[in-house]
Amino acid sequence: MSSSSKEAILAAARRTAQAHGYSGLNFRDLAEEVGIKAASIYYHFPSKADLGAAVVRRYWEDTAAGLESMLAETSDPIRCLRRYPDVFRKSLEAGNRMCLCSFMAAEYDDLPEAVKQEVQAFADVNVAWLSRVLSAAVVVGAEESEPRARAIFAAIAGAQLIARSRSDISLYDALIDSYRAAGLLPT
Amino acid sequence: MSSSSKEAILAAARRTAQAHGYSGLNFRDLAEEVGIKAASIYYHFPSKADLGAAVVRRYWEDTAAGLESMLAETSDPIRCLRRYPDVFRKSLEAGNRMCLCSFMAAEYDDLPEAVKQEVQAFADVNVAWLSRVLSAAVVVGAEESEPRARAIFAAIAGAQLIARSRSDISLYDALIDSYRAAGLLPT
DNA sequence: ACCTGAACACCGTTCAAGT
DNA sequence: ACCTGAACACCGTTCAAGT
Repeated sequence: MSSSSKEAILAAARRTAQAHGYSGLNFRDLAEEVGIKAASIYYHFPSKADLGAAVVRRYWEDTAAGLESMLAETSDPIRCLRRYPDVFRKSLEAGNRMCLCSFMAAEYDDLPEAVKQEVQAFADVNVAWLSRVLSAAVVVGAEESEPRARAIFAAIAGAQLIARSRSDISLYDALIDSYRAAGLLPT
Repeated sequence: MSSSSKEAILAAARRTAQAHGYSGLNFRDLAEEVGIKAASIYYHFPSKADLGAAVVRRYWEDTAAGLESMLAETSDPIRCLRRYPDVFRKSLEAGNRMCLCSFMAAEYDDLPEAVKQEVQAFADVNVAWLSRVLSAAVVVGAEESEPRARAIFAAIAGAQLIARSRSDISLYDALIDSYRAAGLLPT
């Protein structure tokens, strides 16, 4: 089995970054949560940039796996599109947290290069999945599925951001409903 | 005329916060940009929270004034709705910056109460203006204009966030086009 | 009225050194 | 292999002192 300290650090860092961003990640608090000293984290991750990149990589890997299993459960693409907003809703449910990569999109100027690349990978995973499902559902024409996928991804990220700023999950639900009513998402 | 240092501090703080957020604001760098010492800022603003609240208040006041003058220039509400995304585009044009309040929406957990309130006021200003213009344009039914206003605001904030994370204004334009194609915004 | 030097307490980060 | 003490650089804030 893998190092439990390393896994514990990754999990704690992810939770913290979803609430306070990359800049809000600090080794003292992180270490205390895990039960070691701040300097010990550097044994597992050579720098904050490495930790950040590892956290985001794990994050999009988990997201990709979750999306794949959703598709495996329900082969109906329209059903998958209806359930997609739940992925972002879960972060709000977990202590009004955000998508890690939305927070880091805001922090982009201050992100190490390795972290930036993982943040882009997260977006790519989501857009590729949405694009595939949109094609299968024949919601839009073939060459419109990727632009539409990007629009859905961006709009949902925005809905989560705004709902977070009011600590109001019902606002998130209302925004998703409005997207459906407007025709951005299938009803 | 008003204190030029105070105004210079407000302007510099706004630019910095649009690129690095509230947590990225620091009095030493800010002072250097203005040409005074960090301690001098405290003469004008009793604390960082006060500075932050003043910056955001000024920001939404300027935004509100800009939106009003747009409406005064063009009484055509559809034309106003077409031009609204330009407001957010301008931040990206200015060094890939973000809407101050989108960044602070992400930072919400770490914001002083006074700053939180100003961030909400910014959203309120935008939603109220959009709602008014949507009503005038008869784009949606009367009781749908506020939910739709919120949806447009959230979706555009999301488009800006995603475009920033790629430093790609053309992606922002493409997202707005997709929103129009999907029916979220009038074409 | 407006600004500054110097200091304080604190925190993120690093690294040589421990076992 | 895994962890830590101690140090460094930095930051928000204060305050007595300057003009």
